[in-house]
Amino acid sequence: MRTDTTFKRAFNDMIDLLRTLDLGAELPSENALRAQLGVSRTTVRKVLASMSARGVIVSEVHRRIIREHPQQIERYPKEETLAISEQVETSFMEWMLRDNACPGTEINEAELARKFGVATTIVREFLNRFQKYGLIEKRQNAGWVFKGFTANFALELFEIREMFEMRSARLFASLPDGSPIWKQVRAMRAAHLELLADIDARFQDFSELDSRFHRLIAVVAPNRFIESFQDVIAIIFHYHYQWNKRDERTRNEVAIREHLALIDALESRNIASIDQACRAHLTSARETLLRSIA
Amino acid sequence: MRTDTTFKRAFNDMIDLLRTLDLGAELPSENALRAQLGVSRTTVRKVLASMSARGVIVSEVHRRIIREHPQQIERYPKEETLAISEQVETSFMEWMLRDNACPGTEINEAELARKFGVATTIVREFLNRFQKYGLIEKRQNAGWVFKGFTANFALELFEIREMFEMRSARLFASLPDGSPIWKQVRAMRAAHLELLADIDARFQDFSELDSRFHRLIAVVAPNRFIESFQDVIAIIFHYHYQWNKRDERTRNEVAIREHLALIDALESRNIASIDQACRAHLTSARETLLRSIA
DNA sequence: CATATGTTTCTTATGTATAAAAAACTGGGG
DNA sequence: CCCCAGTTTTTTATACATAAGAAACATATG
Repeated sequence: MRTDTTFKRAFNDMIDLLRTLDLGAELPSENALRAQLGVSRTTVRKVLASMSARGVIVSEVHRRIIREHPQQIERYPKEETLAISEQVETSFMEWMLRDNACPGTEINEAELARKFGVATTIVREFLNRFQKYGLIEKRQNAGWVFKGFTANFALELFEIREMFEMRSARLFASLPDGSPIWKQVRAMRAAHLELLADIDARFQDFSELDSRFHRLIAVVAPNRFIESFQDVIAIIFHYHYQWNKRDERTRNEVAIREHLALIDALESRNIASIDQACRAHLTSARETLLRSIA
Repeated sequence: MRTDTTFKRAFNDMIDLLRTLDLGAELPSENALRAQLGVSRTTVRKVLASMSARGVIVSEVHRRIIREHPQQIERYPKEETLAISEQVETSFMEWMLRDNACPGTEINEAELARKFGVATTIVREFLNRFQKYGLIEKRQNAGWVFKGFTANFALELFEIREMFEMRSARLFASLPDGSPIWKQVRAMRAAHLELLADIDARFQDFSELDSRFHRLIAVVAPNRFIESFQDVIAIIFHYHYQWNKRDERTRNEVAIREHLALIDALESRNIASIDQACRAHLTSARETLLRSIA
């Protein structure tokens, strides 16, 4: 019943790993591979067995030799490496954002399960987790209601975001010189400059950098509720802008410049500059989102 | 498979409802009852059938007559009116707070299901929902980790709480005179004074009043994320203080006086007073919680 | 005896089943 | 026609089943 996505992901990762080793070399122990691939030894053994069966490696007593470098072609496709619960997330977001579901739409577990081709249990579990994003609401003994990806949603989201982010950004002013965070900030600036230099080709990489940047700011004073809220922001932006490409390049370039300004402000340790740069960026991000919703 | 807790709750409610009507009177229509009891007509009919079978009411064509007032004794016990998922919440909180689970404890879905005597599905669903309270964390393809009801948890909780509550409280300063919220504030003060007058007997009623008070403050400018966070606070306080009765009476009396001070400040519309009263209460509440954790 | 592999046991992810509850449909008065 | 009660259909809450994966245990080998 359970899908073997873990195995397939590990298998793909193992292909990459084998290509870094020489032909005829001896493979690391099962335990070492387990640590490297981040799965259990059970799965490692399954991958090794599969590699043996394909003749990629030769199993001798107490060691395994690489016989040939596996072909990229043999990788399992991306979809097959995603757990059903992850696929459901995508399906749901697609339903919501692409099909432009109306505020107030009733969500029917059974119907979604049929539409997505998965068991009701999975849909139910997904909806329960998804509840925290503030877009759906449960009604006792009945289904769920989709509250809508509306301007109001964006405003409420940004109100919290501003509180959280201003709070973290301000803390940089009193962050000691010796803090290792400053190094990360410098690396972050470099990453931004790099992306900016090649913006025409790589503007789609911004989404991930954005998320990393905002998480870095929050790291000065860890708070689980703030971190959890950043998941909300990340997922909303990730999916929304994935289906909404208008002005993508410009939008991202503007955001990068705002980030750079904020980094400068952080490094200046001047509260007023930090406040100003932070608020400027958040305001601009909010307006961009609002425009794209309207 | 599904339990009939909805029916039992509706049955109990119907007993209360029947006692407000005269013997020999005609019952409202099924539809009217449905609205009053907050359940589906299907359940109403089941309750009516059950009442008929017990001879409490007589079903004639197109109407039903009350034959006798049902005895309190016939009510279903409280436990049987709680959905399994609600019972699991209690069981889990009890495990966590009463058994004093250590930070880092691994939570095993299967084991909990056995311990609580419910299906794994239910435990899993509960844990997924409970995740948002920041006390547990999921590990891929493995179980959950209990992060501990620690001082750190309390501090992070109160950091957010302070941001949210100060934000709402301040908004009262610019709330127009005509706003219906002022009436609710006055009613809230009355409720506090009433409880204070009878504090020795009713100090246990504070928990619920506390939650209502803080929700009222947030209502000035609704934000779904703030509301959701109030669920976190409510559930944590509800269960924590349910198993931790030290100084309960004093603690609650102090809080009531702080609430009253805050109400005065809100009505004064003076930002500085509001800030001060709000912060004073939150600080005191935080210290109380911290003391009870240590 | 420490580490690696082979084996067994337990847990999680996901599907299916079903009673309870909700919702939709239907025919009949007022 | 609108509301009401009877009936049928659909959905939800919960239990259970099972393959995949993790963890624990056992054995072997240097």
